[in-house]
Amino acid sequence: MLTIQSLRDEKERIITALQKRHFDAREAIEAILEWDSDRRKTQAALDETLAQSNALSREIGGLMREGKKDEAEVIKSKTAAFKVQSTELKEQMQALEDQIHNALCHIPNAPHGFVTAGRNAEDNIEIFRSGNAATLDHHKKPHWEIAEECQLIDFELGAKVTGAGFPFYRGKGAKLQRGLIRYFLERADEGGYEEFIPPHMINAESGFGTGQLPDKEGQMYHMPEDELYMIPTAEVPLTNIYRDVIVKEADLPIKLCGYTPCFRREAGSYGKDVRGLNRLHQFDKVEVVQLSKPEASYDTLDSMVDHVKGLLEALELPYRILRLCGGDMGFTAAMTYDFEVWSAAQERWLEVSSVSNFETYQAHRLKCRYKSADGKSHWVHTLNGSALALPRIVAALLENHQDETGIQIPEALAPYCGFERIDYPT
RNA sequence: GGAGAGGUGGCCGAGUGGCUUAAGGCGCACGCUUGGAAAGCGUGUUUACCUGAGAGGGUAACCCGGGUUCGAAUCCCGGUCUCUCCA
Repeated sequence: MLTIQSLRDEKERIITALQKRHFDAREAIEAILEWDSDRRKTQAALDETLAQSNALSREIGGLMREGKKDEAEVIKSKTAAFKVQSTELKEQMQALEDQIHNALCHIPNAPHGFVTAGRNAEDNIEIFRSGNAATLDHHKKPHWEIAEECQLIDFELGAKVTGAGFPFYRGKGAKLQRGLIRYFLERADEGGYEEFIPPHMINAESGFGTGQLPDKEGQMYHMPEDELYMIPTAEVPLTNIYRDVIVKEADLPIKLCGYTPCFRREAGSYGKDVRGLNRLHQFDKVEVVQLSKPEASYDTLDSMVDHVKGLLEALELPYRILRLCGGDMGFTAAMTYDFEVWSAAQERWLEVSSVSNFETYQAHRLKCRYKSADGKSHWVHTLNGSALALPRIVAALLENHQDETGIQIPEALAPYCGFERIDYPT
């Protein structure tokens, strides 16, 4: 979330930036600043009351030690008024702090200066398109047909055992899945990202830290018995490693990666877009996360974009990169690049990666700082990106690399799968 | 699931309800000492907020949350985590 300090210092800039999201923050921010000024006055009064009350207590302590019980009793009688006063002030403080905190939680991150003011996905800016345009003539099977014919993925079996959106992968389909995960992890390893296998469930504190709670509560599977949530992305456990941590400046940038299944309720998604692998409740993803110094974080973002680019190049998939407009960006991001692969059979773009810089927005919620040489602490910048999300990559591989007799696995990937082709049944 | 023990600063570790934000040690930083190093000596070494031009001053925090008390690291209740034993 945004800090009070930043609202005090650059109120107008933040209001203007938030307008790119079509989020009118003026009223909320002015209210917050008002409450904050009350809060400071209240704290000054409270501190003063407690100081006086502490002084009396010390005096009583001294008298008791000297055995002057009667004098102590006299002073004791004076403390009651301070106690009443401090209790009241504490309640006021708490109320103001809660009010401020709640209001701050509902203000999204201020977009970076380069982000444009569009309203939705149509206003995103294409900043790159790969050269390898896919051409498919009469062999144009969508991936769900291929997956069924070749017995790679069984959607119906998943629907029986669990529900729609929880497919089984089998045979070469499962091996392709495993190969991709390993391939992505090896590339991340080469890129200097330390691999983690994190828990697949998280507590509410972690959900708050990365910004899934309270705003996107409905998107996560929740187990109220244990107050745990299924992770919607490895971003949550990986980034929360650094919750309540002060890192050493020399340790930055910190680079983490991890493969996890991701669980999303996808409430309200129906129809054509959810066919096959296009939208699932459980899917696999390799995620990369970085903690960076503020001055370096946009270079870091570029390097993460390059990393994802390298993966898509190696998989020989036609893709484009979009810089999201204000209206299409996630709540917590300051800048986001989406990667989309072209599905020749479906004739549409499929989002396979989202790479974002959150600047200090998550760091504030996480309380993650670093200490510089002069001993001062500063908020880190957090970033993350999918590298990559599997289902749509699988869809694009099956659809774009199909020919008369089957699917050709890209050269870079084949060693990880253990086969070079998936042949159609004869 | 049951029984017990425990959670104190970067780390180890002491702590009798008041003189304890916290002894002592280690580590770290700076200085002195030295030809140089080690040892030794000295000084410093948490975080957040409020206040102040600054020096500084104030408040809070000893796993978390409540409570008792003029006053809680210390006493009481609840939670949580770790360890040991049992199932």
